[in-house]
Amino acid sequence: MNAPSRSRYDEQKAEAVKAAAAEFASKGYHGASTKDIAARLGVQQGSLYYYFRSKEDALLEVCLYGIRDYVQRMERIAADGQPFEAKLFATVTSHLSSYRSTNEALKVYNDERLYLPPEKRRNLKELGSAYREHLEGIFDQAIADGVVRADVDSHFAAQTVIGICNAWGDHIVREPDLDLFDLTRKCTDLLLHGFAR
Amino acid sequence: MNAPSRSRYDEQKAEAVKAAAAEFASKGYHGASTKDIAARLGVQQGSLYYYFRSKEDALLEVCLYGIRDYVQRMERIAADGQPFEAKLFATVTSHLSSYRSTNEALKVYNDERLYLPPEKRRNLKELGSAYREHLEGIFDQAIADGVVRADVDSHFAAQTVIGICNAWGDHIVREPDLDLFDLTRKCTDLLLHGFAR
Amino acid sequence: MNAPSRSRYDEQKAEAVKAAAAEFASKGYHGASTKDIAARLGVQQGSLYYYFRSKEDALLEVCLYGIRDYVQRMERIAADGQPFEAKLFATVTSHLSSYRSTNEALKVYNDERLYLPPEKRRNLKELGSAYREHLEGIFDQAIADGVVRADVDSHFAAQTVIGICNAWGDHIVREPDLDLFDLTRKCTDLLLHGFAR
Amino acid sequence: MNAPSRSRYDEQKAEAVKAAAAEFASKGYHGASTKDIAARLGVQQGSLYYYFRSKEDALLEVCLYGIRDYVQRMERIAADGQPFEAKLFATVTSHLSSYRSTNEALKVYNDERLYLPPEKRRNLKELGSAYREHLEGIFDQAIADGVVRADVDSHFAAQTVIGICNAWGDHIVREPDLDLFDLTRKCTDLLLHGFAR
DNA sequence: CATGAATGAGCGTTCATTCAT
DNA sequence: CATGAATGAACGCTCATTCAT
Repeated sequence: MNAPSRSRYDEQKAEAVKAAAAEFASKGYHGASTKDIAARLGVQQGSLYYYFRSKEDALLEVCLYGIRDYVQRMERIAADGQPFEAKLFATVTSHLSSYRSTNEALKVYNDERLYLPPEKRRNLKELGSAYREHLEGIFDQAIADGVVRADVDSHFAAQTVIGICNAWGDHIVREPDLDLFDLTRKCTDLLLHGFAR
Repeated sequence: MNAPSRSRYDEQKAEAVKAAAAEFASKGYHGASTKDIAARLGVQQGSLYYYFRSKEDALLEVCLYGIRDYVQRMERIAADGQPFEAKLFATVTSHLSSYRSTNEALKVYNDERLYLPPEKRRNLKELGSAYREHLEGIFDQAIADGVVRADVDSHFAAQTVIGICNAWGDHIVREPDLDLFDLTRKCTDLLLHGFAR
Repeated sequence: MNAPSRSRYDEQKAEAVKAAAAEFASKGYHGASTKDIAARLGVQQGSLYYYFRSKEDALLEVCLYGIRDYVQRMERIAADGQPFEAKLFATVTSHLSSYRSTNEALKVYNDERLYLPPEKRRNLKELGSAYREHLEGIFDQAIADGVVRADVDSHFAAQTVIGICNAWGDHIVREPDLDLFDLTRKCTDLLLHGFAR
Repeated sequence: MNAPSRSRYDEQKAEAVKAAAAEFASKGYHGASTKDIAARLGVQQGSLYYYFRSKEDALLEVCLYGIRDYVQRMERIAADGQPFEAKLFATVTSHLSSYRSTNEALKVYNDERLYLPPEKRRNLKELGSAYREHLEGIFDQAIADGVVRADVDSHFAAQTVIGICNAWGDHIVREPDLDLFDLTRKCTDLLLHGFAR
C-alpha cells in the first residue's frame, strides 16, 4: 500500500531464491529436495512452482543471484584509477565478503553450476568469464607498469586468485567466526610477496 | 585357490572403486546412481552389493582410495632431508599429479566427502588432518630456518597450498591437455615469491 | 443492468463452454487441464470457477451443449410428414453437420461422457435415448409402410446409423476440408441400398 | 522348467500388457494411473517400470498388441480365393470378435492411440493403413467382378466398414452378453443390401 | 467479476536396496 | 560370484480447487 509497492511477489521470490541457495549450498543440487526448500521457505512443496518453473531453474536463479553483483563490483574495481595493490586488495575483499553477504549463493555458483545443461549455463559462463578477464586486465596493466614481474602469466594469476578465494570461501561459509579482514590481508600478502623471505 | 583367487577379487573391487570414483566425480555423489556405476563397470545393478555394503560405503572407499597414498607421499616428503623449496615443489607435484593418476578419486574426496555421516568421515578427517599437519610442520621448520618469513601463519600457509592445488585440480580433471609440469612450476613460484616485482 | 447484463454473462459462459469443448475434444477429459481451458479462454485458472462449479460440471455442460439441439433437430425430423428416405437423409445431414457447427462438443459427448459419474450422466442418457428412440420410430414406421425390409431390426438399424455418423464425425473434426454433402450422400446411399449390385 | 521355458519374463510382460489394456480401455490413457495398472497386475507401482520404459510405452505396446494379429487375419482374408460376400463376412467376424479376444486392446488402439507422439505412432499408422488398404482392395476387386456397384467409392466403403465395426465394438466390450454372430450377420446384411426393400 | 497466491493430493518416474536362484 | 525380479520410499512436478482481495 506504500509508494513503490514493488511487488509482494518479488519479495517472496527473493526469499525463495535464498531458501534454495541455502539448501543447495549445504546438500548440493542433487542432494537437496524441493520439499526441503519449500519447508525452509515455509510453504508447501507444490507452491515453489509458483516461483520457479523447475528445480533446475531454481539453481540457475541462485547462481545468477550469487554471481551478479559480485561481477559488477569487479568491474568497478577494474575501472577505478587505483594502484595495483589496492585493486588486488579490493578484489580479494569483495570476493571473500560475497561468501557472507549473498547467503551461500556464490558457493552454489562455484560448486553446482556444472549440473545445469549447457544452454542454461551460457549466461553464467559469460559473467564468469567477464570476471576473470577483468582480473587478467588488472594483471596485464600491472605488468606493463612494472609493479608485477614480467614473467607472470596473467591468465594463471587471475585463475589462481579466484581459486584461492573460492578455497577459503568454503571455510568462510562453514565457520561463521572466521576473521575476514585478517584472512584478506594474508591472502593479499601471499599473492604479492609469497611466503619466502 | 588362495593367493591368485584373493587377488582376483581385489582386482575386480579396485575396478569397482574406480568406476564409482568416475561417476561420483562427474555427477556428484547424489547425482550418480548405482545403476550408472554398475553400467560403467559392466555388471548388473544388484551385483555392486558384492563389492560395497551400500552406496555410502562406496563413497567412503573412493575417498580413502583418493587420499590414502597421497598422504603417504606427503609423509615421505616431510621426512626426507631436502630443503624447503624442494619440499614445497615435491608437495605441489604430488598433489597435482594425484588428479591424473588416481582416476578422479581425489576430486571426490574434496567435493563429496561431506555427504558422509560423521562416523564414517572420522577416518578421512584424520588422514586429511595428517596431511595438513605435515605441511604445517614443513612451514614451521622453514620459518625456524629463516627461509620463510617469520610473520607467515603456517596454518594459513598450509591451507592455502592445499586450496590452490585443489582449485587447479578441477581444471586438471576437466582439461586433459593441461601441462602439469608448467603448472607446478608456476604455483611454486607464486607460493615462494608472489606476483609483485 | 438487467437484460443486457444477463446476456453478457451468458455470452462469456458460452465462450467458456466452447473453450472447454475444444480442449476436451483434442486432449480428452483427463488429458485436458483447467489451466489449458483458462488459457484458451484468456482468463486466469481460478476464474473458470465462476462459470463452472468443477471440471466435471464443465464436462457435463459441454456434453449437454453438444447433444441438446442435435436432439431437438431429430424431434423435428421425426415429426414432419416426409417420406422415409428424406427423413434418413435429413438425419444424417443433421448429425454430420453437428460436428462442424457445435465446436466439437458432440465429439466430447460421444467420447468423454462416460467419465461423468452416473448421477450426472442421467440427464444425458435420456437425451441420447430420446434420439435413438426417435430414430427407431422412423425405422418402425418405414417397415410398416413397406419401404424398409420387414426383417430389419429397428434397434440395430438406429444404433448403426448413429455409429456410422459418429465414426465419420471423427474424420470430420480432424479433416476440415472433407466434403460434408458428398459424405452424407454416400452414407445415405449405403444405408438404403448397401454396396452390392 | 519344462521344454521351451520361453521366459518367465515374457509371460509376466504379457500379463502387464493386458492389465494396462484393461485400465486404458475403461478409464482412458490419461485417466488410468500406473498405480491402478500395477494394482491390477498385483505388483508395486514402481515394478511396472521393469516391463515398460514409461506409461507412454505401455500404451504403445497395448496398441500394437491390439492391432497386430488383427491385421494379419485381414491379410489372410484378402489373400484367400473366396468370393466377396464371404470375405466381407470374414472381415466383420474377425473385427468384431477381436473385441472379445484381445482383452480390450483393440478399443485402446481405436480410442487412445492419438495420445502417442507422432514418432511412436508411425508403426501403428502403417499397420492401420495396411488394414484399410487390404479392405479397399477387396472392394476394388468386387467392383471389377461386378458384385459391388460400380459407383461405390472403395475408400469410403472400407472406412465405413471399419467405422461400423468399431462403433459396435464399444457395445461389445461393455455388454458381455451381446450375440456376436447375430450382430455380424446384421452388419454384413446392411453392408451388402442396405435397409431399403 | 476476476485475480493471484496457495494448497494438498496425486501423478509418472527413479532410486538404493534385497534376495531367491 | 552374479543375476534378474521386485520393492517401497522418495523424487520433481502438475493438478483441480479455494479464497482473500
